[in-house]
Amino acid sequence: MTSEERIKKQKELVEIIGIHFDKEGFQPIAGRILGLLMVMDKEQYSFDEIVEELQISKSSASNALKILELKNSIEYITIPGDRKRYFQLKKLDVDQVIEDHKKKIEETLIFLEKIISLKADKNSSNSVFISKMVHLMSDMLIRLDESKYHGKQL
Amino acid sequence: MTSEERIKKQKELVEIIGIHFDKEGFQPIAGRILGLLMVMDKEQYSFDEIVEELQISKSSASNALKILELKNSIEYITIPGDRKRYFQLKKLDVDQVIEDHKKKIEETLIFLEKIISLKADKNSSNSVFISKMVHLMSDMLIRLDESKYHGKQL
DNA sequence: TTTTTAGTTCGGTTTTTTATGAACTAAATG
DNA sequence: CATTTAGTTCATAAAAAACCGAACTAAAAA
Repeated sequence: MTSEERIKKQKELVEIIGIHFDKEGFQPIAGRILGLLMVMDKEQYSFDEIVEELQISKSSASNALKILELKNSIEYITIPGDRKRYFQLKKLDVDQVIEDHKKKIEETLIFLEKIISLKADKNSSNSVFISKMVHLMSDMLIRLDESKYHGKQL
Repeated sequence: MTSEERIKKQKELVEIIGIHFDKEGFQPIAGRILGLLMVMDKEQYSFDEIVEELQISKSSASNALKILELKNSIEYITIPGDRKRYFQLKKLDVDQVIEDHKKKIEETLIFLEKIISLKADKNSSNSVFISKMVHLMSDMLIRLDESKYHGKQL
């Protein structure tokens, strides 16, 4: 595959990933910026490069970058003697990713347990089902800790 | 806690859960219907009861119910000699829930691997990071199978 | 001090989503 | 066959989200 072919395919993938993150609740432009920073070989993009590459307005870029920083997905570096900020994918460590995932599960567990606590009949069909889900999710939390430990061994 | 107190707290929880599913990408009314079917002691609601309970239009109910069925979150039963449909929470089995979760992870893995395959430098900072994520997610897939097996033992 | 650079903020427009009521349908009932 | 019931569909109103350009700001450069 030639370099141009690869770049063409990468740019197509940026769009696909944009749509993916769009479905995950990111706004379209934020999704495409994230796609850009994940896919392309270039790893740092200045504000203007992003604006240029994705053909978006400066205000849209400014907003989307703010959101992505807030969501802990990107960060920027600066270079001495250069006023620009260079944005890059934030490389979270595996532990952090696992902890974030655990947190989400824990939040869901809290309201599932709240539902059960308010049930008149703890043996009703729904109660039993929700209890099963609580067990499953608790089990997943334990296994996530194992993944964390496992990761350290590598 | 008296019965009325519980019902009051349950109705509050329906709203909270509605907001939760809203954030998960469900439309507001669909989230509240799902909350209703999860939280209340009553386990089957007719179309009109849902309309009445949540104070929504019939068309909104019709649409949201269609979406929830499509997402495999609810189902309905019928009673001989009664034309109405009674909607209830769909009680998926644990295996199914795990499989669904695995499928999502697998979809993400596919595009992460696609990103790596298109990288000019497999040792670049982003390549290494994305590879780490691929490993983590693959590890999670294995552990999800363990959860499945574990669930059977109970 | 003036100008340039690197963005940010604001106001408004476009687009999308959500929700509604009214008209409609298909099956069951009388 | 006429009516009622249990919803569905459609056109549209209302609200929210996304996006843009123009004006603005703060820091650096000239």
